[in-house]
Amino acid sequence: MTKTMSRAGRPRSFDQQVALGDALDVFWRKGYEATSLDDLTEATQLSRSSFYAAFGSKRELLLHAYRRYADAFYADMKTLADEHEDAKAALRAMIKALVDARPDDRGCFCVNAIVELAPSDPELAELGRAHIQRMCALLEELITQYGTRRPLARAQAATLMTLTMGSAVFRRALVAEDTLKSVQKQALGLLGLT
Amino acid sequence: MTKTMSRAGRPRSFDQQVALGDALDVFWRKGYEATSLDDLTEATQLSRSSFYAAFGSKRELLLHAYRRYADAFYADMKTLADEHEDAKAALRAMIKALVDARPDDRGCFCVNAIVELAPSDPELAELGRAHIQRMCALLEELITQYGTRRPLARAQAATLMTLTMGSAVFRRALVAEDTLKSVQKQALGLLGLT
DNA sequence: CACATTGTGGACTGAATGGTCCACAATGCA
DNA sequence: TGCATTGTGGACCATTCAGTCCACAATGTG
Repeated sequence: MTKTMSRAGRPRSFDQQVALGDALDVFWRKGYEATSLDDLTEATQLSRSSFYAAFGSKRELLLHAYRRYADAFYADMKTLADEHEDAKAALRAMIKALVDARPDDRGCFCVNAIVELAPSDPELAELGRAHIQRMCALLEELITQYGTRRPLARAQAATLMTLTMGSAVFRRALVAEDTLKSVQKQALGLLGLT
Repeated sequence: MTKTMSRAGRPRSFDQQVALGDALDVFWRKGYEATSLDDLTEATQLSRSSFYAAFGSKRELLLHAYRRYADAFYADMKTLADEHEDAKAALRAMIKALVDARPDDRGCFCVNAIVELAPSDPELAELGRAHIQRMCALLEELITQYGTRRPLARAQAATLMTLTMGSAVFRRALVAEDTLKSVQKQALGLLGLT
């Protein structure tokens, strides 16, 4: 159909992945609605035309950003799981990573996006559920690896995920860091990891 | 300073509390930024002038709504606590109420507001922390009433609160209801309430 | 060098935003 | 009844919004 020969044209003056990262950062801090196109073009250093050529629209960009964040998050956890031989050690490391995080008010990008947009954007809601489910599955698998039976492991994984998202809300409100630490300890106790 | 005599004037044609409730409902469903003044005047049936006379501004209205919701929430939990002689029974009822809720995508108004606005509105963030703290204190007190020692009770209360807020995120994304049920069971187990 | 092709700056647009203002309505009191 | 006072409808305002458009820039190819 399309001509395949003779492509040329002016080269891009920016790295799309870098720009996506910059945009993600703005959405993460300010939320979707509160982020204006001027915010985005300033953060990415793109002109409006380049911006729309690269990302289509504000909403599409958010979906790109969501996928990018969620995939990176999952990949990090999977790496953490693979690095440890012992499933218990892996879970300890993951709980530490999940609940620790940076003590700023950014929280978790997924949580922020879901809370702000899920009811009005079914596509994003679906991405959210998919991410939650795959995280739960990863946790569940790990938990079974040291003898916990399937239905209990599933419940524990869901609980761990719930704690993670709740902690993200706590962090968004800058609740005292000690509180998060004690929740973390309780999470370890719940799984029988002393 | 001000004249105290002779007040009269046209009477209000609406109930401020009802209007506040209607506005709260819109904020709850759509979030703050996505709610326009037209949305609010339509939901409350107020003209713009009455709206501003009654509530000052969109942001002030949100703060009113937040206080109203948080106070009602706390009052409900306290009632639930007082109704039961047995602290364990009270906690069981509270966990049921906290995690059950309606199976729609509204989530928890406090969680929604904190996640969307806390970083950009320190006053609301403070309201959020205060609400969390008083809820935790209530839970902690109940937990100590059947013999759990103070530092542990505090950690358990914080964990319960974290689970509650995480569940609200789950609900916002319409995660399967069974998942919430199993999290609820885990919460009971955590407190040793079989 | 000429041309096709792709990228870019920034002016521009119509719609929607939160908020103001004022003429008029409805009350109590003298 | 007339006046002071408070409430209300809705026109109006400046600003900001997401998105479009086009003249021009920068490349590869012939």
